Amino acid sequence: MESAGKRYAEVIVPLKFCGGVTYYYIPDSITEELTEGSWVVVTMVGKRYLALVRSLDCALPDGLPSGKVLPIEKAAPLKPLPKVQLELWQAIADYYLCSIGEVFKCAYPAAFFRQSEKKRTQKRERQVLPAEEEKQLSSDQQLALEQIEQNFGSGRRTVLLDGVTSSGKTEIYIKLARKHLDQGQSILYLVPEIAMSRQLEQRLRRSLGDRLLVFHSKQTFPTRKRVFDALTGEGNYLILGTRSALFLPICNLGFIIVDEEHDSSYKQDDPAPRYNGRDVALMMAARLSINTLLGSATPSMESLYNVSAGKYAMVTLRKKYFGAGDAPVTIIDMGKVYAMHNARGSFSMQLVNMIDACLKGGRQVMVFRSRRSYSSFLQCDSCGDILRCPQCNVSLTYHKYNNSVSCHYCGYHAPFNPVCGSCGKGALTPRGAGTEKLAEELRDLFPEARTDRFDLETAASKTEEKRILTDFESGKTDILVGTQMITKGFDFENLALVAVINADSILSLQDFRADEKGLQLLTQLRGRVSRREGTGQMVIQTMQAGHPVFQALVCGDEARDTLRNDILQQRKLFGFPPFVRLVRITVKDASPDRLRKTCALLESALKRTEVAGFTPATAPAVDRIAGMYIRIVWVKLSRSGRLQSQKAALAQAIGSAAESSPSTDMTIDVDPL
DNA sequence: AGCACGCCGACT
DNA sequence: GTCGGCGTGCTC
Repeated sequence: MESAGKRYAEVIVPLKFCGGVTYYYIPDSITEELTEGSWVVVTMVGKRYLALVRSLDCALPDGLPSGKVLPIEKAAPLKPLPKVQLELWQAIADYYLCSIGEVFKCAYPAAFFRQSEKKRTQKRERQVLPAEEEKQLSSDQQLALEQIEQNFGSGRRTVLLDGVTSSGKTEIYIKLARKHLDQGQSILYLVPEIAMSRQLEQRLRRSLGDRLLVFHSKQTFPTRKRVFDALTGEGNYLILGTRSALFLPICNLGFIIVDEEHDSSYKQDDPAPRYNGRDVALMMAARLSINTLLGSATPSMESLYNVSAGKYAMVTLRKKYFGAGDAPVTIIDMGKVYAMHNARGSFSMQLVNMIDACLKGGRQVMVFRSRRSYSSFLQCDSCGDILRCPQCNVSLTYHKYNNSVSCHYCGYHAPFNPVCGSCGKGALTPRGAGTEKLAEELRDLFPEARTDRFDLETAASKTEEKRILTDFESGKTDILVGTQMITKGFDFENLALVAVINADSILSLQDFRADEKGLQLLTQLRGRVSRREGTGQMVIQTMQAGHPVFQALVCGDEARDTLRNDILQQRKLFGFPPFVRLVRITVKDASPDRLRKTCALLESALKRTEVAGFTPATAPAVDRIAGMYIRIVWVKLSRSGRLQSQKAALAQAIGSAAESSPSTDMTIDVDPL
């Protein structure tokens, strides 16, 4: 009887059901309180969810009888989400081929709003750390700042700041941010991983005091909620955060900084939305017609392409702030070294001597290896069999410190049994030195030096992680061996030498981006050395001494620019990003038979769509993880075509294949890294 | 995504 | 004869 007069609301819930979009009717009692973007409490199968009103007074979709529609329980006492956020979420869902419900869940996980158990004891007054005099910019920095502002002033909305490590990009960011703050606007300052750069936080705190808000996914939910609350009040802030900060309800955003724009941590791998924080920042900026500054010492090919295509302006900062040049790089040809028996274990004598000289001079050394553990595989000395993970198609690694074997993919681990399980005769021998082995070798080579190790294993606990870093910072440790974790954002003044062991493994990735990533990694590593003293150096041990990536490091800016161009030309020639758009479809199933069938189904569905091309389902390098068999289908979308219609067609094809094989797991990754 | 319902194998 | 495995179906 009353259904004729009912008003319905389209509501976004953090569920996969119906793509997260459902319908409720609006009880008369709260009809005044609701607008688009209002937070509401709704019930779904007896469970209550905090949800968002996307639109009011909408018609119910076909197939949803009004009798099934429940009421919105109540309006939640939160300020409505800015309209631009809802639009951005939809744009993310469209671009990354996921549902808006998934975006919502990612932006505001259920725990975000859960009331914390204990009331916080009296809000601690933050000590405001007197506002520090801002540093005087060097003439190079001043020039870069002027160029950036000139570009923004002339309507160029995105500027790529290509500035070498420790050239002082941060001061430029602060100057620009300060200007917007003074105009009453907020600034979003994105970094790939905040946990790594407490130094940056301290610096910004000194200069901005309580106008700085920090937001990242390693904070507790109550802490994040306080940032959320601050933003719904009056006032404007600089928000320093990781990609998830893009979803905050910032109402007067005036400028976005994306630092280390090339960094792969901007990309969310799993779960959906598999978005790139840098690219979403640009989507956001476009929507708000505000400027974005992308900063990096090693810009991504995508950004360099956008510069050459005239979409971005580029400003370069080639001089280091303290005047030091880039640390010189020495390439050691390990082929020759081994031929001349001129090595001690994993280290060439040349490197041993260099390390020795450093230590004698009271300086510190960092040794990089892209693989943790003691040995990357165990091989039988009788039958040659390699010990494999029972659940994955990978070899097991050996860890000497606890005499165990483990799988780095599924987490399987077991005590080490040195007898070969295959022939029962031979002994399993550790092969392929990882960080643990390197640390052991270094302790033997330099018994009087203190050697420590920094990787996922040793830094498992937060306290251990901190201890290792403080010890190295304070000089308690002389040599630090580590994985990728040592490449980021640390500033060790006494570090004089960075050595890369088995650099080949960095470039042998099965990835068309291997050279780009390798150059980035090595450049970042080089930036760790002696930022002030100007006496540091880098050593690369490799079997491919002539490789263009290593040569580019040795030969300086011009060689590096040539390499960048060469990489771009190759990408163009072979049809890789940034010249085409890639979509990766990952298909997983516990049954290889069912997997094959689903892949065939997917391929025939793709054949019927208008995408530029796709590869047949192929096995990735590791084609079985945790008992699940894996296949990959690569789809190429042409840049010229109407991207959105190509994607819609693609989504439909994938959706139909997924629907007819519900027990197969299928994930879509747009612009994978 | 959850959660309930429901139909076949290993235990008391 | 019961407990529990997870396949299938439903939620506005």
